[in-house]
Amino acid sequence: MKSYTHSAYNAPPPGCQRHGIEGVSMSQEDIAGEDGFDEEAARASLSEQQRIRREKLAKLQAEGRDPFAVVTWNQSHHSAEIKEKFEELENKDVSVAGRVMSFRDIGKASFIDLQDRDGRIQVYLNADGLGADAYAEVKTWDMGDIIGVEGYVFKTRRGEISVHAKRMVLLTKAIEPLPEKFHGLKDPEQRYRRRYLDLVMNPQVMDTFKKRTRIIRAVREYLDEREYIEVETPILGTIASGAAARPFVTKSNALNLQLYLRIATELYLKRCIVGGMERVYEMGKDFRNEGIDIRHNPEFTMIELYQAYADYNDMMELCENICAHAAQVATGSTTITYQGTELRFAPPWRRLTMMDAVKEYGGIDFASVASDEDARSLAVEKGLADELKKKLKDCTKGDILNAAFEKYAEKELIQPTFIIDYPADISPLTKQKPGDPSMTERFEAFIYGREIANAYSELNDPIVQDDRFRQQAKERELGDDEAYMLDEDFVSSLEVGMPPTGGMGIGIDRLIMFLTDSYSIRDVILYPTMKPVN
RNA sequence: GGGCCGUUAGCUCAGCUGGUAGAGCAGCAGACUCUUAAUCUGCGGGUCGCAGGUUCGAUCCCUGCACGGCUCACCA
Repeated sequence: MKSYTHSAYNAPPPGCQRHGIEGVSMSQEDIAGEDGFDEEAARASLSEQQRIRREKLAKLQAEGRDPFAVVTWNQSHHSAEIKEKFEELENKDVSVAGRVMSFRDIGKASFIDLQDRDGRIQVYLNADGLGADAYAEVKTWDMGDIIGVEGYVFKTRRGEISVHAKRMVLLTKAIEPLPEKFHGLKDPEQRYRRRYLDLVMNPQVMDTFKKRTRIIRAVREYLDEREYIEVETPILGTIASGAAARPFVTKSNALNLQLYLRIATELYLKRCIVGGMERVYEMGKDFRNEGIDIRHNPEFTMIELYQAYADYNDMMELCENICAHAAQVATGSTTITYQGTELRFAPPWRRLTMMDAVKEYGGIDFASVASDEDARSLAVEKGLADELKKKLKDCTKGDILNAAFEKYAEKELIQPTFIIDYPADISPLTKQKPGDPSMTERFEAFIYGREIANAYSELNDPIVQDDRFRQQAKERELGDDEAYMLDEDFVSSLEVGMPPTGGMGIGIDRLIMFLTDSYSIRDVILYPTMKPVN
């Protein structure tokens, strides 16, 4: 036998040699040295509790009762259902399964808290119900083990709905002890790295991820009912465009080609509109090679949708309706509480222009700023220079308006609010406003000071689009490595003709954060990006 | 990337001007046939994140590193 661990998992029949070459004898040392395993060392590295559980398992296996050999269990009911339908089920037999979360021995009777998908159900067991041998056997099981229980439903003297066990089967042995039953698993690092333990120990976490699924389904249903077609577009491509962000770089061996992970789905979805799909959406992961914090994970879920013959006003309506619908589905109300603040999702949301927002929250009236020159003087006067991504001399009025918005207004937008009419300089894929080519038909939705959606009347003039891309190329040269990459094929598609179109992106993780009252984006992503331990 | 903080038993956490560690839960042994953070008695369990340094002596002081949390910058 090779190692303690292996022997405990899978004891070979006596006399069966699993390793070593026929006719060649190998000493224990050779075998241990060969693959770096040493039985004594392996045993010594285990905690007392790990060792005891492995020994219990080995004993079962030696007796031919390997719990890992069990294949199925008929689960007639879940915990929540038994509690909900108690009147109907009282004294009826049920069959449940789940993880042992708590053991309470009271002399010759015991209580087990069994946890399944929906919660916990108490199991009452004694020698009268199970037989003396079986009862003694169950007492050797451990917290964390997964078991099946058959018995009848009853209510204890204290009023706890329980299953009175007639038959119990060990379905899976946990050879690792669970975290502490009352405090649970608290260490954030362990919670994210070992999410399975987080899910087992913290019911709130299970609830959040169930809600996540419901929210995503609600958004899809909302769009499917309105005849949107759901599509899938490439994640790998030679151009990462459609947003201002730094991409992840990877490489195709077959093509001997540098590829990027997508940062947005925009340009492919608009090609679908060119192709005549009329209403299209994609919900999926985008990847942005940027900072990681409480609101940003390098891979995150975004929905982008495009609707032909519509504009950004239609997108505003759609945005508030989708969010309100999702809130209703997730929480039962369109008014939610996020980190102690009441947020009202019911439409209509407040709408104000970026310029009005800067006037209201920053006291600066950009309507009276005539030129880029004047704007730059204003930026110096108001100390906005630090907010700018480029050197001041390269900044336009639009850049400075946006900087002022981000500095003064953004954090004030607590209730859901649409900020409309963005500067053309920072919106290269957006149609200009009729009568004011410096501004575009674009909005961003803000909730709790955070951007949650971004939408426009899509630019469909191929010649203007080409110019805008070339302007972005210049921005790149000026040091903005987040400027949009030129996608010539996309421009070609516009030459074929894209109908007037409204488009929108909604940050799904952020929406879910609000609707589950989660402080960090890592609390709504099952496996957030983490550095490896070593 | 910068700043601040953290890393001690399986888990949650204490640990005093530096003298190689404690509690609760969990585990083991025992008592108890309606408990539910059950209770009661007893007993085990530690590479104090890693590597150096100072010191007679380091969980504690210093330096470096790793991982994490918060925060600022960037971003959605």
